[in-house]
Amino acid sequence: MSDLLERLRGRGWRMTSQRRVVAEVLDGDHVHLTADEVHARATQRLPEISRATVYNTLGELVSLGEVIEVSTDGRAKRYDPNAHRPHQHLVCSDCGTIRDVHPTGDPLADLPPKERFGFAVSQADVIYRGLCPACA
Amino acid sequence: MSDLLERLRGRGWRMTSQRRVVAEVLDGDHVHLTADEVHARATQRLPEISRATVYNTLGELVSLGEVIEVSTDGRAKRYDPNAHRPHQHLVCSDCGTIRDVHPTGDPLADLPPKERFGFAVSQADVIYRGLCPACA
DNA sequence: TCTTACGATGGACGGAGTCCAGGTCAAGAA
DNA sequence: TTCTTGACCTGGACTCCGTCCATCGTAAGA
Repeated sequence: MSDLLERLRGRGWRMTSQRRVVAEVLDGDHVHLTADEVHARATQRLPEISRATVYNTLGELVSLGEVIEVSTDGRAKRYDPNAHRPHQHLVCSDCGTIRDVHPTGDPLADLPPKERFGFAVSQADVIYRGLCPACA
Repeated sequence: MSDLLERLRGRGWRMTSQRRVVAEVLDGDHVHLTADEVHARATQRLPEISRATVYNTLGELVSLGEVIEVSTDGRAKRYDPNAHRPHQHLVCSDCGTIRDVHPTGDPLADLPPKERFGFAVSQADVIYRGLCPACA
């Protein structure tokens, strides 16, 4: 994730302590935090950071393609920094735990032309659901 | 959908005009209404019906397996009465239009055991995204 | 027809996210 | 180094979606 800061600087991002802290909080594998969780962790490093700034920064990271937005339930969106390796998500129906998973094949290939209704289909988001070992 | 009312009566549902109207509004193919849209249409037939009743009824239909809840964006959930034929969803990235689609093969089969992390995986929800003909 | 428990009502409430006016500061210029 | 300026941050108000609750109404069995 350290190269993320470099990439952002290269894209003309003004580097502020707030943005740095948000980027740092999102570092790691199998990270799927809500905006409020990001805000809580960011607050530990930078007590004055505001909720609005966290939302703005997450939104910018998403539109730059550096972070993926995931909605697994109808509740808060989650932010996944693992944007550069294509993957899908496996969610526990009970506790909500999320894992990144890598299905075989291309999910897009399973949608035949006659099922595309003239859409220019460009993406397939898959959510696998089931009970995790701890909840089973 | 007329047999839906029979099935519900068979399950001990008390048949009220409100429940009947909600079930009727949800009749048809490619129906993916939000709760507020259901409420708006129900209100045309039964002006006094309350928002809470619509939410309650939709929730009951979902837990009875008669209706599927779909969240395609982070916004309002949508309710899909086509619960008895397995299908996935195709969503326009621009205008949000939704179509039911039927991919070939079983999406669950694409997740190898080593990618299941011990979960008892029971379901795969796929959302295909792209531009619809009108938006392209 | 009577009874009663299940269902409906609507208003208050809570979580998630957006918006905005005003204050602050990163980074290039001198 | 200091200055300048426009991009950025802040906090609070606001909207949207959904839930909760006390009270009232009514479907359906006796």
